[in-house]
Amino acid sequence: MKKMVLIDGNSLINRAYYALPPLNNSKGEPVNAVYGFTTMLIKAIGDYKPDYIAVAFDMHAPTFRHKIYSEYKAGRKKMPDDLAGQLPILKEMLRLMGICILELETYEADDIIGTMTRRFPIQSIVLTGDRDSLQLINDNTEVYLTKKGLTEIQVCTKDNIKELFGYTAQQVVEYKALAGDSSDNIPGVPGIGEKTALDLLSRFGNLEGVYEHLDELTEKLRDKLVENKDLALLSRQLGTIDCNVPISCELEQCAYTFPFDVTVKRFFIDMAFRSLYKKEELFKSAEDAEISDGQQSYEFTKVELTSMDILNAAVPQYAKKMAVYLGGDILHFTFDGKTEYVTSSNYSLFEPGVAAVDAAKQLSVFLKDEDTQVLLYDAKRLMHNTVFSGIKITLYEDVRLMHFLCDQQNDREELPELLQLQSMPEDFPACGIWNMYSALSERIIGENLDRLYREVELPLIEVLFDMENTGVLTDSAVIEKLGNKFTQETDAYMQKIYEIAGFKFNINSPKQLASALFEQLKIPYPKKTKKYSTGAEILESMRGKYPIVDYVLKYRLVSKLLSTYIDGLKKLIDKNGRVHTEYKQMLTATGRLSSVEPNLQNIPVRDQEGKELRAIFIAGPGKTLVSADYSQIELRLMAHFSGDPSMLEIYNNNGDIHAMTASRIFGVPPEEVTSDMRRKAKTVNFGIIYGISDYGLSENLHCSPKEAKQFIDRYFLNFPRVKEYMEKAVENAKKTGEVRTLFGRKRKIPELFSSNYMTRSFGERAAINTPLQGSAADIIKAAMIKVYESLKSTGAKLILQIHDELIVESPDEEVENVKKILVGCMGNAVKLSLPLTVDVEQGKSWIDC
DNA sequence: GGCTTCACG
DNA sequence: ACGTACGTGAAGCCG
Repeated sequence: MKKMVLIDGNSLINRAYYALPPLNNSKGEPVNAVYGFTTMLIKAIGDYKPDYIAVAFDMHAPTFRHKIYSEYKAGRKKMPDDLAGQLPILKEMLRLMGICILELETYEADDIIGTMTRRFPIQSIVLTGDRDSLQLINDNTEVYLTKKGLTEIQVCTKDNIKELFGYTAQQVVEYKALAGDSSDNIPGVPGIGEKTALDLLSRFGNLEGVYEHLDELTEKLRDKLVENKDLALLSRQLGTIDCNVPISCELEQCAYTFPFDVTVKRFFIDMAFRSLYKKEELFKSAEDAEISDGQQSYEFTKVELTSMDILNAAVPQYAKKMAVYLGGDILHFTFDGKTEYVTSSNYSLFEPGVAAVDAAKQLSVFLKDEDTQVLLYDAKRLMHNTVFSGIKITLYEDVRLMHFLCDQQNDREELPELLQLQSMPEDFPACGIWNMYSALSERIIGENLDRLYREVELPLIEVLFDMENTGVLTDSAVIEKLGNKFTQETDAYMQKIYEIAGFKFNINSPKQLASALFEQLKIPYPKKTKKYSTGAEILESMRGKYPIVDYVLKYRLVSKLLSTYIDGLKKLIDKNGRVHTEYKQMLTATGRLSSVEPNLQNIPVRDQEGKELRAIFIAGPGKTLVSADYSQIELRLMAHFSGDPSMLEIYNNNGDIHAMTASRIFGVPPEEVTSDMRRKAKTVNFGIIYGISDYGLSENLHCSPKEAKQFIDRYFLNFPRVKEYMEKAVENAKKTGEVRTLFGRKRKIPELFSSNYMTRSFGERAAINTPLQGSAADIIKAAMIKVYESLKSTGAKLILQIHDELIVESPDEEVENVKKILVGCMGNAVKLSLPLTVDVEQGKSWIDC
């Protein structure tokens, strides 16, 4: 039998809207709901392979049923603006997909859907989030309700509806007559809820049945029913879907084409639906597309070079500007943005040999020419890939970096995808860079990002390249020793756990662990009704009461150290015993760096056992590690930005900020501050940086939100300018939709405009935190550039950056000099209204620092 | 690939 | 009534 999927457009787009965080298309318009709807639609097409699809939308206006209806519905929540704006976008997409849109003035989507299910002798699947539609279920009609997530579906048929909800399809309206439906503003009979309604229906079948047997009911219930009979009848009428609306639609109008046309792909690209436009199987193949498309004439030309001499000949004598792009192992050049020269793959730069070295030499001629402006896309990557050849890239622009500074969100793409997004041909990457450049330079200047780009981010590339290239020396004996120790300990703890439990299971599986602890071993779960979690927070609270929990915690700790920091690290050590992390410069929302493969920014330090791992990282022979870190840089920035006199005074007198904060919020003289008071004050100070909330603070302090709120109130009473600053920061962010750091780095925060409280609050905290975290990142980056320059004469090398800390590998005899350089460069990186304190340490290994 | 857990600043 | 502190990365499980 043929199948038709009928979709309640309003209901589904609503679900999608609330299920997803804000997402914007390339123009910055919100499209999260359209995206969610589309994933559901594509899943439905894939799962049910329907012959027909129609999407129905509400069109309100007062008529009979709806006149009454709208009076009740008037009280319903209005659609948020950022959702309403997505409806036309959704409809445009459906038109491109050739999917039938059904709308009829004065009718709601479910009336149209009801009518369609009764009109054709085929199987209908109603896809909606609205339980109202359950009344449509019959032999030919099933209702698929969206559940929690986006793709989870509850299939409701005439065989299982009673089991699932306690009433039959016919009884849906009877149920509503009695119990009402708050989400639809259907009143029902006051005082009758789910339980009573289901009970009455199971005994008497429907409303008429109930009223015929009033004598069998308790007096109270009978009174309610008698008194509100009109309301019950009205409610039933309100809840009844009209299956006979005058919609003109024949079956064949609901046919659609799948795979989709290329125009749909283009639409997905415009909408930045990355995961969708990458799925080739969703679209007609290229040949089919070409036929329907026709217009395929680029104004670009490609010239393949079989020898570098030809390139030499082809280059204009006075090239002012060139763009270079490395794609795979092929180099692309352009000198005019229209003609692109490519090295052939057998002339690759990366097969060490005569041809490669030759090519590299030729290339370096252009790159060294100081009058030529060289546009690159990800310069650091190119530097790594050509390092063997001795090419020095000294004069360049990094278009990828420019793009990141203008627009963080979009930059996770590789260049070809990015070109697609900008409707440029993806197979002309060097021409793409060329053409992106002019717009980006204007934006960099127009958006006041020029100094950040020229003076910080661009020079930082070489610093990071050098750090990555140098790497960090590791001590294989220490790795071996710790590896053995941790292996032994994990085994021992594992045995112990199995012994106590009396059975084996996978301790690494949170699911199996929860089931073992809370079900099989019947350890009471210490939290109210939330689903089982086996996180350290929970287990820690049970420590000491159940021996097995202690062992699980120990096992977790040690197995983490083993798998992540020993086994994980081993794989990445080079033949000289060094590890070369990669610093991602274009990733974080705040401007921090991120370290990968291996991540050297999260090597343990907080507890003793993990800390030992730092003995792995050592200085070479005749060398010493010197580390320097900023003291509470983010909190100092808060003092600077807010100008709070109390906070500035503490720092200008070189005071212990946490103790002084404690003194103020607990109202005791500084000398009477206990260590516990100081600890609490420290937590409050962290909270300030994070954009404090009473709930968040209470979780961290293990106290009630009420108590936490008192701490916050006391804090703000003592540091009123901090409070003012936080409020201003959020207020300004809401005006512009973005926040800025000390050096002008910007972050867009669309979450500020969400109608969802949680999402919006997140945006507000981010608006407070980003200028602090981001300015700290700006400052240490500026310091790194100075340090890098100053170290050149010393033979010492910068090797690590851990957000507020720099580590240098220095010749023994240069240690004191290096310390001075670090303290000087870091301390004077910027001028603030308070000093930036830098602490230095030295040692043969990281643990000694 | 998403989720959980846990390591860091 | 809701359920969070900000910013990251890696490993392991599971569908």
